[in-house]
Amino acid sequence: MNFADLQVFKSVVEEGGVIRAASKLHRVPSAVTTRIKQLEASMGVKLFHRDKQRLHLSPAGELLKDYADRLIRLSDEARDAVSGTSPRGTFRLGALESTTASRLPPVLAGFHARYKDVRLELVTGTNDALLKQLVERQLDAAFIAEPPPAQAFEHIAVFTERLTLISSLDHAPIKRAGDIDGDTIIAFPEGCAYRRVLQRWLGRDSLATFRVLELSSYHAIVACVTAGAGIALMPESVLEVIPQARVRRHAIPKAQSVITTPLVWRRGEISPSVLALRTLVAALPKQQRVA
Amino acid sequence: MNFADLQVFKSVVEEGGVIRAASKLHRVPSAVTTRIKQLEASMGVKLFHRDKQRLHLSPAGELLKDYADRLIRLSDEARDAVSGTSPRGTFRLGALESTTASRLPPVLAGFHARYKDVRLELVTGTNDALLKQLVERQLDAAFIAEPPPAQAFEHIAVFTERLTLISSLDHAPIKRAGDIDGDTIIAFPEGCAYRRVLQRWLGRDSLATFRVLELSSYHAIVACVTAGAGIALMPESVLEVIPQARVRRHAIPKAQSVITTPLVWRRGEISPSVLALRTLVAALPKQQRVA
DNA sequence: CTTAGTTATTCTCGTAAATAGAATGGAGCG
DNA sequence: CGCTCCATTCTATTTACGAGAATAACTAAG
Repeated sequence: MNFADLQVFKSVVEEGGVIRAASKLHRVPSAVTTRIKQLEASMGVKLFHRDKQRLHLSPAGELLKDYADRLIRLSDEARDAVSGTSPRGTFRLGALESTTASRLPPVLAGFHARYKDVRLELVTGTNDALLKQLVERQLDAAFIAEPPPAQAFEHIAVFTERLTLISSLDHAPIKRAGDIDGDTIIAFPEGCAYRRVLQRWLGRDSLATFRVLELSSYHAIVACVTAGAGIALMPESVLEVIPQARVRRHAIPKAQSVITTPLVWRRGEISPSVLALRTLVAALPKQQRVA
Repeated sequence: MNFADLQVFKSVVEEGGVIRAASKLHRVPSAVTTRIKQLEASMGVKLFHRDKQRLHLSPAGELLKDYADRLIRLSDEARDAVSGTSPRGTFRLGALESTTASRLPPVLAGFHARYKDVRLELVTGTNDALLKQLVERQLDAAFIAEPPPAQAFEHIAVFTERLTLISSLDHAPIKRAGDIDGDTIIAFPEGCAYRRVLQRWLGRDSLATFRVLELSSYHAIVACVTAGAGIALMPESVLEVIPQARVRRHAIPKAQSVITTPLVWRRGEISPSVLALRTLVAALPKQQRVA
């Protein structure tokens, strides 16, 4: 059984004869007969009764007619779905915890409203973890913290973040790296790009000489900083969505503090969903893109 | 797009590679590659991303995988349905008014209970009308009143009817054809086999010299006979299902009065439904088959 | 009754499509 | 570096398909 045979069979039934079906299909009658005979042989059932040089649908033929219609309709639908460029299916998107908390909600709401045939799966993780999942094809795209290696990825800059150092309200002003001597560093686990920014500002290869408290939630970090447990570096946009944060902010130089959040995907594998998201975020007004 | 291509595609996805798919399908890897490439070309979309000599499903491929599964499942279902011999679909059955009234109800109930996938359409009509519809394939089978022409039909005897002449209760006994002189004949319209039986008993080619009242319902005929409007010939089994009938019965010779009702179908075109019905009625207990 | 016009089918033949088999070129591993 | 595994390309052979002519069976009109 194949679609060509079913199409021929369907035409014979609908046109009511081999010759009419043949002319409709731009075939010669003998070709149509051969196709029907082969279909009958492959099914092991006579699809038509031959009587006085006329064809009449047999009960088995009537049954097959229904299935032929359904199969042809479904295959057309498959064609449309697959060759169509409008987003559908599952879209696996990765994002940093910070981006998820501050920037993403309105973007995802807009995407979801516009592309109802897409099932959106959002995965949060650190910069490095997301990149790893991207290469392993567990993600279609991700919002991360640094421009990725150009040979394997493509990206567009989307958000601009301003990182700021925060401490408890009663902490002394912090101007230089030396001012935080003795403080505990509160940060995301290894793999977080913001943590590397902090290392660079401190002029260190690692945070080994500091006491470090690793937390996986900005709410937890802010709560600990407020309580005087230590200091942390985070995007100001995140602080804005935690209104209960009662912390003191300490500016660090723009060279380190200004970060762009790119949307990243595997080179040459941009899917309709990613394309749609890219278009959508590129059209975002400035106040939704920079702090 | 055809089923072979979809099957190959499905195997590549499920087996996770061209070589494994090829060995499963008893094909050579190059054949599989060619098939996939052609499928991609016909769809106008890349189904896989090629990366480091490995294949990974693209979003379009994931979509097609779903459709391929559904299409293959549906085609298997079609195969089962069509090549299967258990009754399904529509079963168009014809029967005489008399058979429908007296014998058929329990038979049809049994058939319906047993073959739930069959939509039963019952058409009533005279012997000749049913035979005509059978020839024209508007019916799959029919219960009629006479054995049909053997070159075009097959049949089995199912019911045995005893025809009886009925009149009003105050009518004089009827022994011979001569006794009904002056009475109106009440009968079904032309085409009814019972009417021809009456003609034979009367020894006539037609009923032209009698006054004839043509009715299309046994209830109407019985009512008119009861009222003394005339006499009629009908199966005793029909009288039994009209308990309110207050008529006098007059026996006629068995040679004319005993009628067998065959189930008839077109020669060589017995469908699963007809086969099932034939088996069912052949197994009927005697009291449901003879008066 | 014959003839012209249907119908589906069978047959042969050339072409198009699919497969097999060998060869090629990366990529990963010890 | 050699070995293995992978997908792919190329070419020859086999297979499948459709065209076209011829046939057989039937219908309707002259």
